[in-house]
Amino acid sequence: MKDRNREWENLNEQQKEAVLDDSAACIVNANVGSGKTTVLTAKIHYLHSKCQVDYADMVVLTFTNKAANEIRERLSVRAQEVESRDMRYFGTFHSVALSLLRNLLSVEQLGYTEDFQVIDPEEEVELALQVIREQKLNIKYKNRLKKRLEQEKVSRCQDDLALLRELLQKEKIRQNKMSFADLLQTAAILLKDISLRIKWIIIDEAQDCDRQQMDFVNALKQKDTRLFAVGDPNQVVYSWRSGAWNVFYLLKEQYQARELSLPVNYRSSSSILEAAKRFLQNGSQLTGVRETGQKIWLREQYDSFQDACCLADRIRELHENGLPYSEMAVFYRLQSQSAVFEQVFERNEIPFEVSLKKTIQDIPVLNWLMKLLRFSANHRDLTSGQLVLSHRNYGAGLTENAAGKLLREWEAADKKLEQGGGLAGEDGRKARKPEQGGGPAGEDGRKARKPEQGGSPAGEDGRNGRTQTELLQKMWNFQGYFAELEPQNLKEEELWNYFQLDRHLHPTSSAYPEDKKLVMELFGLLLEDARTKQVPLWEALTDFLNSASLYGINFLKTDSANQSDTVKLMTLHASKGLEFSHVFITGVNNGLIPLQGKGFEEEEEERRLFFVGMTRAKDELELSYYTNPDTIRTFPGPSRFVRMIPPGLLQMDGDLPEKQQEEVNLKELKRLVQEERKAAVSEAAERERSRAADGPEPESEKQHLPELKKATHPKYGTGVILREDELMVTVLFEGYGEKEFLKAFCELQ
DNA sequence: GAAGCCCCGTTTTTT
DNA sequence: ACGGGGCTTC
Repeated sequence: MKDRNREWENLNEQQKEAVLDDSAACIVNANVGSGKTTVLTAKIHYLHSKCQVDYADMVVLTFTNKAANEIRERLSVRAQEVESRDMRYFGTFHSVALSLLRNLLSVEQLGYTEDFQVIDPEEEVELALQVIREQKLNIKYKNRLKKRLEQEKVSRCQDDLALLRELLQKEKIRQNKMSFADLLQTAAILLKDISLRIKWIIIDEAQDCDRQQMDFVNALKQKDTRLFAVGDPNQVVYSWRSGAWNVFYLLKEQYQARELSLPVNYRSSSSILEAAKRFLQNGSQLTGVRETGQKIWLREQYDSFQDACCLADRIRELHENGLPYSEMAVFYRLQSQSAVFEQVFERNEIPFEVSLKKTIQDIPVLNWLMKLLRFSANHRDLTSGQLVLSHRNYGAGLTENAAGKLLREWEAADKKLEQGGGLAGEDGRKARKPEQGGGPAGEDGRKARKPEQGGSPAGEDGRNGRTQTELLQKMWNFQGYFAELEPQNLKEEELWNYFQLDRHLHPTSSAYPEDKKLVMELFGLLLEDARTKQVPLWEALTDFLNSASLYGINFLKTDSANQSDTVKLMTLHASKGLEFSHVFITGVNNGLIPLQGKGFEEEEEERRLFFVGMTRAKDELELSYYTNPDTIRTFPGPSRFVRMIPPGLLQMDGDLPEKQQEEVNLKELKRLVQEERKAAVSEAAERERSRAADGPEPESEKQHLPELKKATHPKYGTGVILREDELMVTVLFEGYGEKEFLKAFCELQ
């Protein structure tokens, strides 16, 4: 047992130092592939088994659920005695905040009740739009409302944005809802009042922390709490989400943190690592331990279609040589670039998986259904209720205003009823419980009441009137109806029938079979959730809705489950944190990689992004660029990033897909060379003229022009030097065009 | 209300 | 480079 618990002794020196570090605050600069998660889990394990720190006295914060799960899993493997309830404060910033708010903090102080709902950003925008409509606020640029609300600074533009912020905050409290930001903020506020005896705070991917997250950490931290953060400033690729700021610097300043680093990369071959190093920012120390490996393949392609065809062949070839599909990945800059690869791979029968953020919100029927459930779970959630009733496909044919009015009437009637005591519950048809439910039927007046229908003006709407109020009534009575039902006896069909979904999902429409399937699947997940947790459906629903916001719902599970050995297609951003034996980065053209940007800072982020992409590769990396790009704002030819890679590390004489293609390219190359020559001649003439006019020209230009220096390259033959500085030489070769060389690397004469 | 001008976003995405 | 939206001007 003891021996198994001393695993940290197998780490390298720097890793060990980080694990054993006992400073009040420590920040570890963990380079790419240097065993960041290993150190993190080893540290947690060390603290527990060697320093007798309970897991419950540690807060371990990650950005994604995936990362949190990985840490938890690795710990369970290391130490069998760990139970998940010990790790109650292991999770994303938001999930830890949520569990604190649910279990320890008194949210009542801020006007919430303890069963508050978590809403995702889209729902928050919907809520904001509703407030704007109802309060008749003057808000400009509604299409960018989300971004405008996020921004902390006061807008220059003259509208009611500040007022909206205020009213939105009040409305969220009224409806008992917290946005993601509210989770962190309210937790930070309420933490000030209590004394949580947290001994260690451990942060993963600290470079991605934003203001709110740092405030939350600050609120968690007490005088004797130790802070251990791990991150890599060279992997900042999401700075556009928060204001770009240096967390490392901030942590050092604020807590006088000790700074350590993990410089050894265990992942990539040294060719790949050497090339990637050119994209490091501040001369970070990064060393490899692996063999040289293959050179980086650089391929010229006519366009993305040619590229996809070529990759399909290449992937098949690699697979035939024994490399599993799952060890290969194709990266691109934009989501829209995936389409060509999907089509071509499909046709070539190459199994693949595209990583895309498909959520239930993208499926209209489920989006509607979730709102229906939200309102059923929380009658104060007028926004959801309104959208359910006024939905143009599945709704009850009400306008937004009419729905809002109706809901407010029900709410008012409800309040009256609450004061006057329950006189409802006797309406068997609408609020009865199923036979096998057993419990004392319908008498839970407080929950299953029904306001009197007579006074409702919406009822005048004849034919639709009944449907409207029936759907509303179903949502309203849901809690009472299902309150004490054990989920074991429940079937998806009962939920379907309860809400009379046949009526709302239009059995005659072509989408109906698919819609019904999806709805049943979602009900299935909800019931399964309730069954595993062994709680009544009612209780399970609130949890289910919150975790749907915070963790998403795995709907595409079935798609990926039937094939596990697949090539992964994803954006460079999505590749962060992953590794593959063989990586293809496509569309390495100016305008795409780096993406057409404005400022210098944005280009630095693009450089880090490319760095992240390259360093995903363990053994082989292949880059491709287009001569006739089909993406907008993309320039033909290799990206300037390609030129930052030492030519000695590149394998360029790629096999062009077809001979014909080769001829086209040669022709084009010749034309380009000729044009360049013409331009050079006319430029020379221009300078000659201006020199004659302005007198003697500066020294540098004089050297440059009269006679072009020549250079000889073992492969390209003899050419003329066009440009030269202390680092690079640009030479024009007959038949090859312009080539740039790093002086230190090339064998030029 | 049409015409012209200015500003901004366009891309990446987790919770 | 282009389009949407807001604002000013006539």
